[in-house]
Amino acid sequence: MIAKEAISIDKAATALKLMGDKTRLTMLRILADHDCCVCEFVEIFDMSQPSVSQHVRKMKDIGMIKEQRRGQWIVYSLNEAFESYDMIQSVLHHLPVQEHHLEELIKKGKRISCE
Amino acid sequence: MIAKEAISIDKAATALKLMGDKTRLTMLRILADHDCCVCEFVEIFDMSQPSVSQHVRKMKDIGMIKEQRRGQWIVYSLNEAFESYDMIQSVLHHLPVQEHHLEELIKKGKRISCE
DNA sequence: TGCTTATATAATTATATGCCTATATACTAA
DNA sequence: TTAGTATATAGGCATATAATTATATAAGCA
Repeated sequence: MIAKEAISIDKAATALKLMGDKTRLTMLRILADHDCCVCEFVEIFDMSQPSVSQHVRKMKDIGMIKEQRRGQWIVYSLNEAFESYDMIQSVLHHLPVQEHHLEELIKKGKRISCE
Repeated sequence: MIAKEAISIDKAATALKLMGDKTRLTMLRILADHDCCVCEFVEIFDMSQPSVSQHVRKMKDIGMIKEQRRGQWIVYSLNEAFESYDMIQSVLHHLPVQEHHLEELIKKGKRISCE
């Protein structure tokens, strides 16, 4: 740790557990670069809307991501105020960018959020 | 990522899932500074020996930690050759040191491994 | 050899997880 | 208000997880 407070093992474990799922980890890696709404994740993961919603909810419940309603859509983004934010970022920086998912989304005309 | 290969989302998720357990995460934080054997973890976590063994086994199975027999004991340590080693290290550096567990162990005369 | 200690494995049980379908809620626009 | 789209929630089911107890394996030593 360089010039930062260590977070508790408990809080870190809670965050890491959520990150230990392939779908959520990919969502987080995408959110590191782009805000997204649920319907975009549904497209990307080819998964039912309730399944996506539940993944998103778990991350929102512990404060890992935050939501912002934009008209009909609810746009999700990483929560920089989350206590484990720095740890999450350092993990995400070890992972490959997921731009192909965004490009695919745009190609299909399904991209919603604008940043 | 600075001058390193990104690891796959899949492999990262597998590692993070194991790290998402409080007991294993604490073990890893300890192993970041000290090699340990199973019987030391049993002391530290006040948990049955088979439970400790199973946690250790899961981490060993994916290559996250490695073992080395030393007489009667099997000493475990972080595996620097593990593909997600750098990611793991950056996570562990966000966590508080666990020296108190080692000190407690020494105080009880239960410290085994010597480094 | 036989006893002790350390560790691993097997079987069981309770709980957690992740997916689905069905349904409810909330906003937009006609 | 009514229809359409986006999202959330509830309930069910199959699988995964983490703990336990009982037992097996392996090394050290008398």
